Amino acid sequence: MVATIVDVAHKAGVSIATVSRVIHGSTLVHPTTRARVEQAMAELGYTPNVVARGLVTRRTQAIGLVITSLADPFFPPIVQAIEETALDHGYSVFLCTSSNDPAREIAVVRQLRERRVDAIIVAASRVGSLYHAHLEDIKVPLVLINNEQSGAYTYSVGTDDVAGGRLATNYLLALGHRTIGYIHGPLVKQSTQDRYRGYELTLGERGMKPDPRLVAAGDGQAAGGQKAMHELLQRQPRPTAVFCFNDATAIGALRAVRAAGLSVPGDISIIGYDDIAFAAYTEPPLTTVAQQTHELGRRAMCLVLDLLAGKEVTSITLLPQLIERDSCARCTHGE
Amino acid sequence: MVATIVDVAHKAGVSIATVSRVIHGSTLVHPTTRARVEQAMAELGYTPNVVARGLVTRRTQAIGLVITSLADPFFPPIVQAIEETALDHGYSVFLCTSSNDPAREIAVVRQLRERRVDAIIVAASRVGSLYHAHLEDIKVPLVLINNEQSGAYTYSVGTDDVAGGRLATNYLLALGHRTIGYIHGPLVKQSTQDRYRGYELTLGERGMKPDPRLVAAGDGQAAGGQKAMHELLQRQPRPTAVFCFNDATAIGALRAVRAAGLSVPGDISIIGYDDIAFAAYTEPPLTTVAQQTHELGRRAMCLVLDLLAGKEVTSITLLPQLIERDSCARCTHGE
DNA sequence: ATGAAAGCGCTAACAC
DNA sequence: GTGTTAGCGCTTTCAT
Repeated sequence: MVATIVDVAHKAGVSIATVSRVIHGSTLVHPTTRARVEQAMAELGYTPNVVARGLVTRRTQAIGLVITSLADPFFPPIVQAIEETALDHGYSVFLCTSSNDPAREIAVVRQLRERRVDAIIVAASRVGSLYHAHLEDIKVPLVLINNEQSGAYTYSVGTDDVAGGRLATNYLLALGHRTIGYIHGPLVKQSTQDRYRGYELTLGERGMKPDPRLVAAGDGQAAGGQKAMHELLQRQPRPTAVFCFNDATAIGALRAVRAAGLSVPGDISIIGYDDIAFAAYTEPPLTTVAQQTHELGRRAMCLVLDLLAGKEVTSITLLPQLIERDSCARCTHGE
Repeated sequence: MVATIVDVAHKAGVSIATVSRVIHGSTLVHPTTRARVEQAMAELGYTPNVVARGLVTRRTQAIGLVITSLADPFFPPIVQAIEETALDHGYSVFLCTSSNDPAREIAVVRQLRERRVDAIIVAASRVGSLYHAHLEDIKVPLVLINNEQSGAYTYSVGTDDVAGGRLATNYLLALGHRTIGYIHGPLVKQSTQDRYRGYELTLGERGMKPDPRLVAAGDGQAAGGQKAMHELLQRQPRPTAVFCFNDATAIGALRAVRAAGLSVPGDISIIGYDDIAFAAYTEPPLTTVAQQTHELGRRAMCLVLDLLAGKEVTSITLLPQLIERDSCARCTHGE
């Protein structure tokens, strides 16, 4: 049997209230008594039961973190950052994956409600609103990552994807490219629309506009990127550079270009988005628009902490950054 | 304020015991009463408080999962599988990352103790024993993944790495290679020793033995693999094939070969280990020894479930499997 | 500086 | 079938 506060109190010859006080470092306890209690705790190998504590304080010191899937390389750094920050502040995190499966999403929400988590962070862009609706009555703070839903109890931290789209497009433009394609991610995602919007806006500033023949549909994964690039390669005009929704898409695109016997960046430049861990190891290493993933997670958790501390907080937007590697080169085709 | 069992009882005009019975689907409650209670729960938006429940049942229905880091692509699939299996059985998982930092490891153990998790799964190969020692007095089942520590309260599930080493070596041998190198992972890991052992044993069966000049030290990451391969390339004899501790190492090796102006698999064959998600997308796609990562996680969680159900269980060893892609070819150098 | 006592929301005997 | 009641381990007034 695990030792309880009563055991400690008994052994130290004090009341449980006193033990509780030393646990919390209260100053109004005699040094001698404190020492006695601490020794008793040590001898008993006592560890406070935070479950019991949570029952009375109505704070579980735990948060729920729901993501779509850890298989998407974009999430691990975020999860890691959240966990680190949480641990540093005495919070634990329940990890939940929804797999974009409605049944699981429901199960996850129920689970988190039952556990009375102090807050929830959702990094599964599809439906932050679902969580919001299901959690409204329980009034737990909800922080969304890369999914701007607004409303009471909802805050978010995300990347400025329009700026990201601009960054990529401007870079390609500066390299002399004028026939620039875009491969979309899942169209339901706000992020692919925003990145496209940045591309469109930047082109517009040069008096150009997206050519539908240069835009293809991907799925946010390598397979979709490969297929989309394959299509783009047979279109007229053929793009000299392609901006991909994300790195996975770019990796697929890289493969399609190779399959066509063409080279990157010799024949065609490719730029990705996210800067996942593997981006530095593709062939050629992928030039990409980096999201500050670790920071995204850290800030989300900090937001939660502030919210829980009753502070005023506002949603946060982080700026993406261009990472130059070797998949883009100056355009050599005459204009 | 969130509704409690008392509110429901009050609203339905029954005692809390009856409400508790319908929550648990007890049969000895009148259909009419049940309906009334269920309606009250629905109207109140009532959700049982599992924290309170855990206090009395002494089962939190939560487990702790500790891994070194999510940055290592080997872990995500395992974590995902554990989470899925846990959710399916009504368990929640606290994710903890240790980052191989002793201070954090201590913090993690303390946190898990305080939370009174029902069991702990450790997938951070370095020191399962640490957890064991720190958790001994609390008597919580400990399941290790890919780390064979034995002793009371300790069970494990892992991959037969000696078999994996054999698989890789036999494959290379069958391709006609006779000058086969090995790039180690962190030497403190049992897994790199085991994989090497499989390599050694298989060579031995052909009357051969590892040539120290063909063995280099890596660090389990791309950087180390690149450096190691770079060294190997200038050794005499130069290997015609190299077995790498893991895929990350192989990816680095791939890069070193390219940097030397050589080709894979034309000049040198490379085989990895793990079959991480990215292995299919390297250039060329990586031939590798796959670990059943998802299964590793699922089985670990099942072991926990069985343990908690009081069943007899034994440790589990899974067999690796060869995944042929394009980084290995028949040896063309005369013997 | 310390103790007594009232819960937190729930389960599980035990009565009826 | 349903209700009463005694805790689970802890925090937190309120006394002293």
